[in-house]
Amino acid sequence: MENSNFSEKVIEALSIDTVIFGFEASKLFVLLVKHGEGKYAGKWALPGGFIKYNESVDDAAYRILTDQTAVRDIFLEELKTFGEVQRYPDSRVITVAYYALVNKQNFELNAGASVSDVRWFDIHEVPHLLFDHNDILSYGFSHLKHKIQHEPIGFNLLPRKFTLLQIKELYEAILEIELDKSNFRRKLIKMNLLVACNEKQKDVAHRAARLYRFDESVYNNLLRKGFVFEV
Amino acid sequence: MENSNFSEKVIEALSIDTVIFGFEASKLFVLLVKHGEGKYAGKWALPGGFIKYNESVDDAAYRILTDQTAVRDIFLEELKTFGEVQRYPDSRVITVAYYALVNKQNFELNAGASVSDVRWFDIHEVPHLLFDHNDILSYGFSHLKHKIQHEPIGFNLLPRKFTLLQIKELYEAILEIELDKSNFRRKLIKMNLLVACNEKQKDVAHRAARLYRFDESVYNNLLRKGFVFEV
DNA sequence: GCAAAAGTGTTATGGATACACCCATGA
DNA sequence: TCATGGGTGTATCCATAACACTTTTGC
Repeated sequence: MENSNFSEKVIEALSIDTVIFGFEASKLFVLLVKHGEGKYAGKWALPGGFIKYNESVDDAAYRILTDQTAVRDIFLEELKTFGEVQRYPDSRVITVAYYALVNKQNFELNAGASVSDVRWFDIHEVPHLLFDHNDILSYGFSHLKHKIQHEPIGFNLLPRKFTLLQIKELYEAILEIELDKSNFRRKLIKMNLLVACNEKQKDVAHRAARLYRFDESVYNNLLRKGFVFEV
Repeated sequence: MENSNFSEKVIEALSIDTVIFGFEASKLFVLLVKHGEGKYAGKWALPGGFIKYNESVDDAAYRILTDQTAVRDIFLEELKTFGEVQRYPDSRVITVAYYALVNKQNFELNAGASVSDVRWFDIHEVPHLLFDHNDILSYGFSHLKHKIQHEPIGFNLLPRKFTLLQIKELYEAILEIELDKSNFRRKLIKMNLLVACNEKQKDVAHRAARLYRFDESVYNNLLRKGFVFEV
């Protein structure tokens, strides 16, 4: 029993929770799971679980998220570690929170391991969550507001090809402010960060907008020249 | 033995390491300890240790730092959690790294618990450290470079009263760039963040400069009005 | 008087802001 | 032809950067 099961043994005092943001129709969403087993069955929470001895903390975060929600192949980044003594009522558990930004439409959700439901919630309509998960989510939202202004991470929330107005609406939803259309356009265009696709919107009841995409290699080139993304 | 010792029991899979930055004579330093016991005796490392069951992770960071170095009453902030499987060779240990900025002259160092030496090292003359501590330090230095430009945390590295030139030299040391004297002066003055003391430098072989201090409440007032610190 | 740092002034440039306006398209 | 959003033009203002200059002090 010993060595053979070592790889499945988890570190009991340490868990992972993930804050996954999505965006659609000018609104920001967060991914939540409903516990399907144990004393917390029926309660909503952030996707999360325990770390195995033979996987890195980063790897555990991906595994847990995919197992519970079917969301996969995204970029997860550490948010913060939450270590208050009483944060988990049953025993001493410290949690490492991760966050990610995804394009909501790309994922087919599926309630997996010990989860009875998975759903996107409007960021302004989140129910009471288990443990300190509402605090973790708030922290993640603040972090996102800050980070989106200094790094071009917002594009992960959009389809691969998007219009300038979509980006503007994304920033307005996250920062909870209003932006000037023409000034915002110009600022983005002048960065030389976005690549114009030779394509326009289709089936819209107004003049079709040009589509752009974010290109990682263009960004890296700019970075090498000392470019600093600022909105 | 059981309940009575519960409070002293540590979480084995989780440790803490601290990156403490100091500043003096236009140079940036980091605080290191030499292990005094066990198989790593004689090796330099970041101050660090294990978390007890009845203390928060934040509290553990303060306790460990003070026990090992005598540095106390400072503001520690989480840096990042390092969770690679092989980062600690003897067993699986995930570490939560913290960092802080202090005024080097304010502290009398003292090698405490299981430590044979404590010393400030010039950031550019750091020896090979135990485990992944050089990586943690590098990460901390990058983080500091970034953060110091968006939040007024650099003042923690200076004496309570300081000159504008001292701040300039602090930024030059951390960012590893050169700044224009008069433009930097003007920028800081125009923020209305610094409080001018009615006092000047003494015993200097040149015109004595006016002394300023950073006032937390002034900063909070500015924040409420929408002020954003940017250097 | 000289060295060294304090502190002021000036000008060119370019980005930020506000807002008026025209364009293209489907209903 | 109207509503909707796409997209351009422009005048004002203000921050930045480069750099020349004057002031104060100890030696």
